[in-house]
Amino acid sequence: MGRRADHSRDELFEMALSAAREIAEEDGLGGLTARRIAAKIGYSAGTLYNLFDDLDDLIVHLNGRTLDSLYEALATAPGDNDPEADLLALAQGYIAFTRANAKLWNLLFEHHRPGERLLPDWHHQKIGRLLGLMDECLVPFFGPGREAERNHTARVLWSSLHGMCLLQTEKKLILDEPIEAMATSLVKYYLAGLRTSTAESAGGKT
Amino acid sequence: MGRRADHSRDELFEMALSAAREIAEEDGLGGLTARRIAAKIGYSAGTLYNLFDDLDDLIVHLNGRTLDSLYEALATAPGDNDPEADLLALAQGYIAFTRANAKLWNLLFEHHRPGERLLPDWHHQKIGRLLGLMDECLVPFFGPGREAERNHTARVLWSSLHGMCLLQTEKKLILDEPIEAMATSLVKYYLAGLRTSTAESAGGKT
DNA sequence: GATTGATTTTGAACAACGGTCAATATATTT
DNA sequence: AAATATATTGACCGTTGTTCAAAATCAATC
Repeated sequence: MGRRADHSRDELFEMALSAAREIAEEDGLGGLTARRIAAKIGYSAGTLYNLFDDLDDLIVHLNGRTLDSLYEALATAPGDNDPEADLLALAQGYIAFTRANAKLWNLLFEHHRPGERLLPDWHHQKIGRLLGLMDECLVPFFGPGREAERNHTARVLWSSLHGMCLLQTEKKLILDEPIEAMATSLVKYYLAGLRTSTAESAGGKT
Repeated sequence: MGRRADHSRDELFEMALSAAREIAEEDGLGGLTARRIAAKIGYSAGTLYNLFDDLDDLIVHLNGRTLDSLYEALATAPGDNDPEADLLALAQGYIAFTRANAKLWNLLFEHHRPGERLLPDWHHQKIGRLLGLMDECLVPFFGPGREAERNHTARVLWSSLHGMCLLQTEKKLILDEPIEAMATSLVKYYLAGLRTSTAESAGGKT
């Protein structure tokens, strides 16, 4: 067979990612084979290899799309300048996304590039952008000049929330309690502890 | 070739797990192939299949050993009946283990059984035993009759700690801060928030 | 010691995998 | 119309997990 004019290169790129997404939503990482993706878009496996470096590259791109979806789902939330309320809403939104897109979200962490290869920069930026959402919520909590503490708090909360969602979807730890309640508890009491500490160091013995 | 008398069935079982552990420590999940494990113990691949159901089963057993190691590493810690100090020590011990055994610990979560198969009961029990260590630290914090709150707190802390370690070893989120500090912050302020809330509901307006 | 029966062990075989590439068929330019 | 560039493929390679009949050995019996 030779050249076709059915689809442009960009169209093929999107078609492949779309097919891969549908397969991943059904069967997870295990179902994502080159031949199956290719068959789903009506091309042969070889065609995928002049769109992507290899199958890992395709999956990294698919994961990028998932991160974009997650960002869109969370960035549209209102935010009323109350750190605790905003963080709670963000956490619930994050949990809701991982529930609604369990297989795709799992793929973000189930997939590992062989041989210690690092992820591309744009991938880390997409994650950083998500972390930034949490950071923004904390702006009113920490005044100016306390950016380091704010970033630290965002990272702690983000990592913790991440752990809850992972243990949930991977079913590695039996949690007989909905993670929504756990996340609420985390945000509420961790912030309360921070407030106490801040108040003490400000109003107490300096 | 036929039957040999070199090793008993139990010896072979241990040899296979030991070989698999060494391979996993070097090359992670990707290096764990049936033929490679078999070659390392001087047998053919087929022999592994009358020791284990399949390769997934072998890895689940290997993961069980890793959970045992982790438990031994954490259970030997002293514990001086001060919840915050004990929890901090436990968290640091956990982090130290994941650092020292990064590849093996990763295998616990990198590996997924195909087709929604659940993990065996004994596996969940090994995890529950670890969670129990955290629970025990909290006994003095919550008095009797507050077991539900205690379990809840242990789960929140465990999940959160888990998330930090995962993001660290998987390098999915660039953390420009050692997770030891993040874990310390988590334990310290989350507990402080709990204390405040408890004190308020006890001493304040009922 | 010889014979029988139960167990291990193996190498060959299978289907499916990721990935490569020369051959080919079409699009595009000259 | 001829020449050139590009996209697509099917055959192919090595490797994977897994199965299984054949063969070799151990254990028990006569």
